[in-house]
Amino acid sequence: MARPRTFDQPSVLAAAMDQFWRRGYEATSVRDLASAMSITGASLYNAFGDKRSLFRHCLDAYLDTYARRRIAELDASDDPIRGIRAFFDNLVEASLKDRRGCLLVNSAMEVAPWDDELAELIEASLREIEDGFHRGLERLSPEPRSHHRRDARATARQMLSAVIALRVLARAGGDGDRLRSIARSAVALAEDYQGP
Amino acid sequence: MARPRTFDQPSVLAAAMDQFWRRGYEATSVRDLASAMSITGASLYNAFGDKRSLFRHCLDAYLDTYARRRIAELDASDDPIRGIRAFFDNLVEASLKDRRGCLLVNSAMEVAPWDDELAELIEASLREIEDGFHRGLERLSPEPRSHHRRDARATARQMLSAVIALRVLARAGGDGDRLRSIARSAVALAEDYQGP
DNA sequence: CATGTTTTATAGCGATCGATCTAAAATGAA
DNA sequence: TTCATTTTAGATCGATCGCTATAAAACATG
Repeated sequence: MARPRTFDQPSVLAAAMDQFWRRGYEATSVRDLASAMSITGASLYNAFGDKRSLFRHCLDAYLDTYARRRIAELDASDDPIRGIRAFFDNLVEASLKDRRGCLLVNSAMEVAPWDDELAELIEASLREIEDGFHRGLERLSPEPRSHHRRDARATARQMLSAVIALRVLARAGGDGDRLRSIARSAVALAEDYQGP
Repeated sequence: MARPRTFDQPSVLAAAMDQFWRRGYEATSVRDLASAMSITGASLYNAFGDKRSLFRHCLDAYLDTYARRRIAELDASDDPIRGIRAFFDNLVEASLKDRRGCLLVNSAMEVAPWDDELAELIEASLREIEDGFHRGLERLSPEPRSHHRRDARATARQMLSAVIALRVLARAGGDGDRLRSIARSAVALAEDYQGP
């Protein structure tokens, strides 16, 4: 019917994601993107639309590849405490090895304030993370203990706070001590929630 | 001796700070800045140097005007718990009223990865906040209780995490419920540190 | 008032921005 | 093979980027 593409869509999308992830939206030019993707500007516009549309594709791919996969692993874990510990251990390890931070959090800062549609997607994704923690905590205490001060929603939000702070500090070059300390405290929140 | 300036340096600097604060470094053009400051581009370069230098002036002014002032209020508070509660109450109120977030946290995300000198300033400022919380916590327990699990440094870092997350979520448009919940948990950390 | 110095306003520098046009190259269907 | 369709490559669009050269305007000093 027509000439087929010579590039692999997922792999060039991964290259674009890496650029946005490292440099942010504004600081990444279409020429940077095309160069990193090893395609021409015309091919870029033909396959992905304009710059914002390409960014949207990248953010969607990021959420599927990274964020939702980690939440799914948390849900799949037999022991929620172990799952939460693995979540934060992996997060610290990844954050120290790779200083780009988290594309979702980066976008929450740079893109969300002036793009309502992406802001909704970002808010929903942050909510997915919070809810993932919440589900894990609920599995720890099937019976509500109303007399106690423990609050699954508030604890889940504290854990979301830890994730965000870890990602911000990692991108800003924070040292491993601080990152590990924050992660340890987040895990301790879940352990304390489970009970003494 | 020579022609004096027709503009007030602190007030035009505040106007520039507002631009960087709302839109970020890359998305703010020198023309945007000059327009917001109500001066010409030539005057801007003559008084503040290039764009990066102006940004540095803005960040310095921000730290003096906002960040350090809040830490000083914390130190000046007779009751550290009250001081910490006031700190977070003010932070939530300001974050809901003004969705720009925090110029320090914004810069930690956008600028620190590419500017080693500013990264050091940002890291030191985050450390000042953490240390401010740490001093408050230490005042709560002059005697070290080594047998207990309480850790002033780890708790201060949790509170710094809450500040960062509050600012990120506020900029991303998070709802007041979540922000207040995170602030309440941060204050509860200090109360729990003080003891039952 | 005349002089020296700095700030102002304007115009414009080369470079790069996001985006698009043209035309050649490459394919499947007829 | 011929044709219709799509993707390539390269050039280039007008707009804007950070920044600066130029010269008139505005002051303090002698």
